[in-house]
Amino acid sequence: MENITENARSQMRKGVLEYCILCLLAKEDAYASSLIARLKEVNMIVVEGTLYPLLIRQKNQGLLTYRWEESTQGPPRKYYSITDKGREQLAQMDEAWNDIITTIEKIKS
Amino acid sequence: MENITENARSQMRKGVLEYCILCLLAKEDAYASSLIARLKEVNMIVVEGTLYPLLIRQKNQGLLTYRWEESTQGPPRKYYSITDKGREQLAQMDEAWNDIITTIEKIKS
DNA sequence: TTTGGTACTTTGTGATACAAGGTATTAAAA
DNA sequence: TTTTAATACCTTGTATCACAAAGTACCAAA
Repeated sequence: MENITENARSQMRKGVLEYCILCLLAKEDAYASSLIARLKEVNMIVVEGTLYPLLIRQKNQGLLTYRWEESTQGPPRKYYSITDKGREQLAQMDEAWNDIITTIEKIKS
Repeated sequence: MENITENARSQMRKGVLEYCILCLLAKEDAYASSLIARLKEVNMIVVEGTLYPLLIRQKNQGLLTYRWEESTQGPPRKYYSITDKGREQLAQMDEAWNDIITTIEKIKS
């Protein structure tokens, strides 16, 4: 019941966020905090409480795996890697994303 | 727990759908069934149970108004129009949408 | 008066972003 | 030794939303 625009932005992020994670992990392994930092850089604001359950979901779906790695500064980090199944899913999401962009273009034309 | 891609597509539509409705109504007034037909044309599959509550929400937010119009075939139709406030919201959603596209492009590059 | 088409509405469910809080590890400061 | 600060991971409760599946109402033709 507050800023409806902010809510709209939040809703638009829904689903796209999952796509972003797969995109990022397709390029290199990463741990949660570094993913958050990367997403902040590109103005995709995400909080921990959103990202951690998302990573767990994707891992449970077999899209990701992880390994623990020591850090020189602070506690160990959980590095996530994309799996073959994750890359397949990413390819399908690429298609879905392009479809949506096309749809919006059609609607606006 | 079935087709995760279909679920992902559905999640991607979330929020974007609200945007689509404003885009369509910015061009011309329409009633629910015609909006559904239009969205099906552009492969944005939407069912009644999704669209009707959405229209009611947007009307309650002051983004839309409606009027009843007789039909030559069948029951009267509820024609929706976008309001000034709706056009403001649409402008902000244009911006949000372009931001997200830019974000994905950055992430994929 | 029944049937079929059109149109609008409601209810229940599952999925998900977010806010707010918590736990655990490490190293440096008090 | 104890405290503090930084880093990193995790959980719980809430609100929102798309969807499936139902229902209600109007109208015209058979």
